[in-house]
Amino acid sequence: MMAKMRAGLGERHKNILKFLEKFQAENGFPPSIREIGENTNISSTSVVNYYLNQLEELNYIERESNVSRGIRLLRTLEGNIVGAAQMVVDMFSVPIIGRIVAGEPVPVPSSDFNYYDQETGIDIARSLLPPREKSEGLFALEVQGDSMIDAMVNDGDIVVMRPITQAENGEMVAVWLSDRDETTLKYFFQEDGRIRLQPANPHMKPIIIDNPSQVHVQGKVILVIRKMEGA
Amino acid sequence: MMAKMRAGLGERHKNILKFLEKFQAENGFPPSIREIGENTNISSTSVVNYYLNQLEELNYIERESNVSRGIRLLRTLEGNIVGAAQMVVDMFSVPIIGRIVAGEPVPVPSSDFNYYDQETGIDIARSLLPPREKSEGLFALEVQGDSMIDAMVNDGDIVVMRPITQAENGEMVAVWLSDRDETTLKYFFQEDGRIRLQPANPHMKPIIIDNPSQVHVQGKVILVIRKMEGA
DNA sequence: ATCATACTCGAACATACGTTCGATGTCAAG
DNA sequence: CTTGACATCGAACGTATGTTCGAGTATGAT
Repeated sequence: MMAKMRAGLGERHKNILKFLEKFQAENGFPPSIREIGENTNISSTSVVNYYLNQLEELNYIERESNVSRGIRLLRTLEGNIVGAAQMVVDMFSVPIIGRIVAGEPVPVPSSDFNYYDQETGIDIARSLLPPREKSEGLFALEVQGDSMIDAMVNDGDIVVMRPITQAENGEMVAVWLSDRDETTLKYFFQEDGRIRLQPANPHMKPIIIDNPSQVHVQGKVILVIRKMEGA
Repeated sequence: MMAKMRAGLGERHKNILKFLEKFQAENGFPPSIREIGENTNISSTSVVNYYLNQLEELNYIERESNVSRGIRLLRTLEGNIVGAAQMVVDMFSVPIIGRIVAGEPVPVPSSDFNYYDQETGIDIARSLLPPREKSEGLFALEVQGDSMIDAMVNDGDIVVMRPITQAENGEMVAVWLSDRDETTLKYFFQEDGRIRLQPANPHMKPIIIDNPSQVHVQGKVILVIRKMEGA
């Protein structure tokens, strides 16, 4: 029979934990005690209960008394931490609708909602957004070329933005400068009739534009993500 | 029978959907019918059931018959699509264990794993990582100061890294240069006995170091995330 | 041998929870 | 005024599910 390894997790602990993960992932809700038993070769509900209590003691799960399927996963077997307020709604997908290049205007999502093209999207944890930010309406662009380096944005970076046409001071925005035929990412400041576009790189000088009508705000940058492709 | 094409969602549909989201996020499992009722001012369980069935018809949720809390969220109110199977495992939390500053060595996670300190973490969708990358063992640092601008990394940025001591060519790594007492983020290249550290900014010159023993690789950069705090 | 501890079982119990149904109220269409 | 689809309610019902308990089997320490 099995040794009594009081230290660490026994085979049954692991099996249960693994099943909890799997079931939750497949169904979106936790399994019942009996379902756990059936899938881990434990015949008695009380034994499952027994191990569940231990797992709670060991901080792998949390349980809600007298609540069906009231099990909350805290960590996976490998120790990955499942955010306290977790899953489902805390992640969403933002469509990558195009590229952002210095020489072209920023593509903006067409007015009516197209759910199309699920392939090209990027998953974001909501916790990455500022608290107030709605996830609705966001879109993402892939940066092409190194013309945005003064915005600390590199070729291949992904910028997540919200379409707006009116910026507030201090926001980083994508603007189209009609006199230069140029798209750029800058911090936006409006000061006594003029517009100051401040590069993210503090060593660079701002652009001052006297005629506000030449500045077309395309969107507000919410997030910049750079994936490193390990060689 | 045909499903009735309602123009949209009524107030109660929305309330229920919103509560489903909230409850699931807070508890890790779906609410019971009665709990839904209590929180959306619906006194009868049958009415809740009534709306739940409609929401299923409209493909907002899925239900499991005769299963307590057997509700699966398919889309949120905003239409965000919740991955059918996934969650839990498709998102994980990386602990932010410190700052990265030019003048100090990079803090590396202590040998034994400390799980605690749930407060300071950052949630990452696994899809953001390179396919092979394990999520285990990763840690994150917050960049302090603008000394990393030549790595296209700014004050406040968050870098997600994997602790390594041996880099491969082309990887972006955090290195401690013992001769300069300086931490820096660079692309790593080893070429005939020398080490070339290439800034991300293509306009900047590389650093060539003849004595490899002065280069202490601390970790490999996996991801850089910049949250824009909208003014 | 004796005892304590860890583990296992099955059964009984109480209730949390999904389901069903009859009754009532609205309101626009016929 | 009916009629019928929609919305709402409360109550009753059956069962899915968590909880408890008494008892049995190991294994190691005393």
